[in-house]
Amino acid sequence: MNTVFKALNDPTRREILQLLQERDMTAGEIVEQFTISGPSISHHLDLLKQANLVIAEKEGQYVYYSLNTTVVDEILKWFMQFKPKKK
Amino acid sequence: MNTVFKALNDPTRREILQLLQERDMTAGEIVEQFTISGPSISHHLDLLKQANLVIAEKEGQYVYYSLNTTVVDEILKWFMQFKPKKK
DNA sequence: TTAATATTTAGATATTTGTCTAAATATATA
DNA sequence: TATATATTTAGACAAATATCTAAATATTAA
Repeated sequence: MNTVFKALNDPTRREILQLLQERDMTAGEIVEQFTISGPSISHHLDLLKQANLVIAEKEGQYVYYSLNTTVVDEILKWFMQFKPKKK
Repeated sequence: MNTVFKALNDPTRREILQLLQERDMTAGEIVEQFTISGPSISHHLDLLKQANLVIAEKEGQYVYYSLNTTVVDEILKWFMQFKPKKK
């Protein structure tokens, strides 16, 4: 959970997740969506990868990033503990 | 969402939320559950308050903290956007 | 093989964050 | 009123973080 919350605690990284929710993208395509440098985005992608929120797959000289939706369920489960008990 | 994720990005603060899920507690009672100093806990409580995750109510010389569960729904909704679309 | 393109790694730097102690504030009690 | 208790505020400091530029690595194309 620690790496997940760390990864989510940045607006750029949350935007990246939202982009990938639409479609898979290469690192370069993601960089184009922002004004910050390539290396910075690369670092953000690394943190998202560490948190298992995204998956990276190399295809030739490109690296395709996609959302790893299975982790979302874990997060949802974590938050459900705070939903007030029924009745 | 920014303040929420900031607040959640710390193990102590997440533990505080879990404690408050059990029952409301005074600042002092919360401090007792940890080895870190009172002022540090007070700071954590402030961040949780800023994120609307907890509510503080003064009663005499004590301050009672309780979970604000309404925000949980907002967070859950935010995460639902990443659930893969049906079909 | 050489040059171009895509991406990551390394290292530097300014900002943010978590923690502490000391002091301030507020309330209750003797 | 003076003292004790509960909590927060202020200020300092070390560690973590987001960003940058320059360099390294990998792949494709000429």
